[in-house]
Amino acid sequence: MKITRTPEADAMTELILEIFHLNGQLLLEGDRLTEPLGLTSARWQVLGAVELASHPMSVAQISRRMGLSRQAVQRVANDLEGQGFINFENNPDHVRAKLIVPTKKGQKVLRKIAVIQAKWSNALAKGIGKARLIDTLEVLTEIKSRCEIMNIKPSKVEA
Amino acid sequence: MKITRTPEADAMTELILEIFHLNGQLLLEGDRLTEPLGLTSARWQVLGAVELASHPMSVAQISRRMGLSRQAVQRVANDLEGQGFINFENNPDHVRAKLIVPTKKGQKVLRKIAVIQAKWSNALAKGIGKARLIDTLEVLTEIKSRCEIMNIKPSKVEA
DNA sequence: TCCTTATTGACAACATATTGTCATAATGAC
DNA sequence: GTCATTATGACAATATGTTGTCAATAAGGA
Repeated sequence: MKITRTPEADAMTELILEIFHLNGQLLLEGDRLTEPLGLTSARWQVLGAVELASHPMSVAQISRRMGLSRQAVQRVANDLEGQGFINFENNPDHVRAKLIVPTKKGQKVLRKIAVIQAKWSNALAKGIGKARLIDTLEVLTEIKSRCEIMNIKPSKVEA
Repeated sequence: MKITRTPEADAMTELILEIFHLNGQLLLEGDRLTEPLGLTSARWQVLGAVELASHPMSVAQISRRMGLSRQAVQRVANDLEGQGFINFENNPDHVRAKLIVPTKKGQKVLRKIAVIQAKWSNALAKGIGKARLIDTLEVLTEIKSRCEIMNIKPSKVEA
């Protein structure tokens, strides 16, 4: 059976390979920027998600927001607690699901990393054009959304 | 020290988080598509890189083309050999750097996956517009290129 | 209320990727 | 040709992520 890709699908395929490359480069950049502060890309992302939340959230809540598995975030969060960047505080609404709260140390490192990230992203984005970046974001969001729809398991659909 | 992000940098930051999300979704899709054939996203990518090359290449060559570490590709290639999808053949130009060659089994699975990927990418890309996909690719390539420049270690520069 | 189901964190197994070290092979400067 | 440097694969340690299982907790419906 001969199946040919549309010109769009050819472009999509190239784009996907580029996303894999860029993902790797961005993780390297994240490691490079946060290494002096004792963080890594993964830990920074979790700590940042904690910071962005308007109220303290549990591991499971953070994982859903980040699009990672619950266990991946759990392990990183445990690491962050071990490093003294966050505490698990009792949740009045749930005995098991403790709430993640940054420590003083965690807040301090977040302020430092905010400065570093601002300088870095200013330099990285300079001259590309806000409109082009937003267009790009929209295309990627559309692709992600289509993937999510395709990936829904039948069991989930019935449920 | 107060540092503010430009509007462009805000858009860039959003875009980066979306790239992380999408990368995860695409890996899930790759696993889903290749699972019936005994492959995974990582193994598919390496096997596909082998296929795309105009002549047999070594692990180190594949790794540079893919933008992954040499050792990551080495381990996956060893897995592929263990599964009988590739063979390491003697390289007349280099004793240690064996050349990766797909087996009959590997070629067969590559033909099957090509059909699956074509259908999948046709559906995924439909209606987005080739021009938009190409624009998106260009932006991501520009960002990757800037990351690579920023990430070059001084030792590498001097060398 | 009671019972079924879903959520949550702990634990474990595994896949994927980086980094570092080592010994050997290839390359290049002189 | 010699010798320092680079490239390569093997091996190991570690970081990051998924999946599966389990027990305890929460939530919701009959």
